Amino acid sequence: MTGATSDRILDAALELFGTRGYEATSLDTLAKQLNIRKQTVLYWFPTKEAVLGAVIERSANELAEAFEAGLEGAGEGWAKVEAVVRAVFRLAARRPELLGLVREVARLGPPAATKMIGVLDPLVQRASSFLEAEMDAGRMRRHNPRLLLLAIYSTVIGMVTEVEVLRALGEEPSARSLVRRRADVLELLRSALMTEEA
Amino acid sequence: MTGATSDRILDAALELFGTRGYEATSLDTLAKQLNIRKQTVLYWFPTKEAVLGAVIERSANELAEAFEAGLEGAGEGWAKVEAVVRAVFRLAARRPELLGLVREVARLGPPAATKMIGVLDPLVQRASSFLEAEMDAGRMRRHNPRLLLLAIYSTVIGMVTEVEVLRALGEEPSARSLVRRRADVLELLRSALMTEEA
DNA sequence: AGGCTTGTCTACCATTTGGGAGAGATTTTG
DNA sequence: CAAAATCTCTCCCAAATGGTAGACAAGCCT
Repeated sequence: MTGATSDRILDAALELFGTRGYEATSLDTLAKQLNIRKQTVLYWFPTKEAVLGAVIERSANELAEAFEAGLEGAGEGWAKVEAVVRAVFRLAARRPELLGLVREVARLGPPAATKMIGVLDPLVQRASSFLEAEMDAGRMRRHNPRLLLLAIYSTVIGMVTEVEVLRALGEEPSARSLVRRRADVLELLRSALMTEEA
Repeated sequence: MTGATSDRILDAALELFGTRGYEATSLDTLAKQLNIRKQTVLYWFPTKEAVLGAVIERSANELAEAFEAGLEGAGEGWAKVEAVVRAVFRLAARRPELLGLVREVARLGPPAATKMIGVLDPLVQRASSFLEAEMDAGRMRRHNPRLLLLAIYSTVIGMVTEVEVLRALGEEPSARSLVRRRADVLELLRSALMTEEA
């Protein structure tokens, strides 16, 4: 049964890095959470940075899979956008730490961010050219596709991870409210993106 | 000439907290940046947390002023939205650390976030009821005003602070590109918010 | 002048940090 | 079975962390 421990380490690290942050999480804290010693962590991963790297790689792949799965049977045009957004919200409900990690890694910058971007870049490219094609076909309003993507990214990540801002807006971060937020985001996106043709 | 040193401390702290992050900035780093000793920092502020608190208070007020200034001569309806977005982008160009701090504080959560929200809450309320009034008057599409605000917040903060994501999208974070981003955000917001009546 | 206040400093301190060295137990392999 | 590999541990460490205590100089007040 190889890898059981290192997997548990990555699970815990994902959660801690994604919620408290990377610098704010010490190897001792991480180890204590698993009832093992710090040196066991350092046996499986040579440095703390290596732990982060492994967490990023696993998470980025899981994210990519979730996206692909969301696109699986999805139709065309708006249905595709909706499918992706739904996939992300589903992920946010089941594994909120994953989205938290994305937020954290974007903040940390290189080399961590570079690694995650490397895995997710193909998806970004696909999304970008999808949007462009839709615009060319006149099915979506014309916008700068890259910045549109950033807007969608920021909004969705915000809806899912900005706990404090949400609270300030009087939105309790519960599962039920997440569903409502999803509906609102879709509605908002729809009116931002789609031309009139239902 | 009272306060000169403590002001310099807050300036440096704002920049460091807003870019590297709070935990990643030690009192020694902060002091070294100013060519003073750590103890001088601790003379002006009893703890590191107190430095953060003071930075937040000053920054939140500055933010609030910038908003107010943006609203000064602004007209009604869409012109008002545009004025606020322009004000934020102007701020992002002149004092990028300020927006960085907002992002960081939202991540840190209470008590830091609570403090910043406390100062900015009146503005949020005003914005929220403004949007609601516009919707009631049929000048804007009906959306959940709170989540609409969060979407705008996330998007603008993202456009301004998500350096790595921007880079991944092939957008170099320069002054010129910031102007272009502003134009794109406005265009995007306009089509998301406004009903057809231009 | 002489005492108080203000501001910056040096000298420490306890704790925590990420990590090194290697012992000891268990499992795998020849 | 013995040797080697695998895994987790204890013991240690140098550097960095936030913070305390108090020396020392400069200015202010009477």
